[in-house]
Amino acid sequence: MPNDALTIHEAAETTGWSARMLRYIERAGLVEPQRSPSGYRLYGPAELQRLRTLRELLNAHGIGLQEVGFGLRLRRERELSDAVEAWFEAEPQRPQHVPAPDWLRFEQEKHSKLLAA
Amino acid sequence: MPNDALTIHEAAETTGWSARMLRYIERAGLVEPQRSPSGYRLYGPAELQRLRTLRELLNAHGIGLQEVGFGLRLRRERELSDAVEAWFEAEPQRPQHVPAPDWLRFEQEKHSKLLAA
DNA sequence: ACAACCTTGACACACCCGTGGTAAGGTTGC
DNA sequence: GCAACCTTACCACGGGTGTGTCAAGGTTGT
Repeated sequence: MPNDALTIHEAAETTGWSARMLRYIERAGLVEPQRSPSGYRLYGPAELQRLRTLRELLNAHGIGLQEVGFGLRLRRERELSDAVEAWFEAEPQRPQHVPAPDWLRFEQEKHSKLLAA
Repeated sequence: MPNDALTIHEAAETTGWSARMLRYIERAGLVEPQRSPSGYRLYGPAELQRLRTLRELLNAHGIGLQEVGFGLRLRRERELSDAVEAWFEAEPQRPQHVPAPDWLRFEQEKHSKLLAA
């Protein structure tokens, strides 16, 4: 068993995630640890750091794993990012006053509720 | 009442969305029609085209309104897109074989279920 | 003034997300 | 060989998403 790699429960303890969530995060393609010959997950220093910064990323901007997963798709599927970009590019660009960005709260309030718990 | 602008039910009929969904899409900040002096939504040609291409965007890539809404946040909140980008940039870049992108199906299958209905 | 629109707000419902748990079975260390 | 890990695969459950519908009230055209 390699020395500088932690098992899932050890990694869970030092990162603050639960073992359950580490498997979920892996399934979402966000942090994929290597495996031992028998299939055990092995979290190295790089993965541990990534898990900690992931937690900060979510908290700092009120987003969820799903959003980061979508960011991953955007960066790996050129066709998708082009299509999304093209749709926004065609935005009516109405130079309206835009008094207060109300839709911002709409996108964020769901996660702020989660954080409150 | 302006001539080249449709009311919400007319817009719904020509775009295939329901009136309910047009309000929902507006709340998400994706297509925001102008308003008549009395508060009625007025959908011009630009908004109608945007609604149609939005439908295509969702169907073509198996994404939802939430994902497009996140794309909107990414393009409007520089701090957010920088943070997400930075997180991905630190990716372990393990030049592993990567046989088949299995996580791709994970992100898409939820929406493909929706499409099947 | 009345019918036929529009508005916001609320209730409802199925399904997905984030999370925990548990069961059945393979690995590892002593 | 047994305790203590690990694996995948399920069930559960509160809250969010995407959608419909309904109520109460304002606008508009005739």
